[in-house]
Amino acid sequence: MPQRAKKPATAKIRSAAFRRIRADHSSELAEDYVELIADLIDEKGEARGSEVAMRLGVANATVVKTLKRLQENGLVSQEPYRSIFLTGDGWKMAEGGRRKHKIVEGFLLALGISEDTARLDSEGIEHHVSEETLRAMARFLARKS
Amino acid sequence: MPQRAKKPATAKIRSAAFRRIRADHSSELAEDYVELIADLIDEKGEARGSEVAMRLGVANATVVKTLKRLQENGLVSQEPYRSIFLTGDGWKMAEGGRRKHKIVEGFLLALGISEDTARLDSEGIEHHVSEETLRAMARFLARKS
DNA sequence: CGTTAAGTTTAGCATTGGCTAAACTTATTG
DNA sequence: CAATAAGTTTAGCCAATGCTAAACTTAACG
Repeated sequence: MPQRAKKPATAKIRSAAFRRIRADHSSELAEDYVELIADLIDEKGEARGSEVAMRLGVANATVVKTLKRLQENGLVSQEPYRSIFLTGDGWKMAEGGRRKHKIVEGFLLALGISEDTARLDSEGIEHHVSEETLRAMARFLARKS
Repeated sequence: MPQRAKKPATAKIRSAAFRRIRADHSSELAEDYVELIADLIDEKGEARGSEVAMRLGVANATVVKTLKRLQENGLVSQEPYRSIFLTGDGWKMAEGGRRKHKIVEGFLLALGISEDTARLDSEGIEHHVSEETLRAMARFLARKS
């Protein structure tokens, strides 16, 4: 059953793309969590699990479980029934997320997208832009303003 | 334990954003599959599971399992040991994906992103752009060329 | 200062999307 | 046309992410 096998040059790149996207997805949740936790700490002085749950739109129990994993990964720290803290690594990741977020959202706004949509879309897009694209967006933004 | 509760107006929008992203993720895989299957049919006359596996960078068994689900959802049809076909709905979804893909990738290129990066990033971004953003990208593209 | 309400965690389940190894079909070819 | 190679599917595993309901802590208040 010989296969004709004459896949175009793009094939390798595409499978790389899909691999990267799958990898992105696993870090995506972590980034959303730490970014949100950082925001909560800055906004209200502390981050409670239930507040995280509400803002992410998931059940409390889900947050508890995910935080456990993030704790194992050294991104957050928390004692039972207490509020959530970020580790050094956690803060670093949060900062990275905020930076990307700000650039993407600002870029969409500069493109003429409405505020609500820019907020919605940037949340999804921020995890899938490479540094190169990010730089191009920042450049565009700088030129525009 | 009274909560201070003074979440800013963005809170509701954000949780909506996260909900949408989770929803996007489940349709994302389906869209990637049907789009790829459509490409294979157009390119080589037929789509084999193993070719899909190779291009997506996953194991054969994974493709078999996912195709079973897509079949239940009425997007593809296939007999065992035979090549894969798209249903009407499958073609419709594939066309939608292609359209988004083309706009996003073209847009990134117009922004000055390198070809490889544009290909990589557009694959991830295409599932997270709203119609509004897509239209803005198309407009930008039209103006540029 | 003990009840009780509010908030948090545990337990247990489901689904999705991956994997490898083994079994099975199909196609080629000697 | 039988043996074997190539391709496909099954079986069974794992981790991540979600849920609800029940158990448990903590804090407020009478």
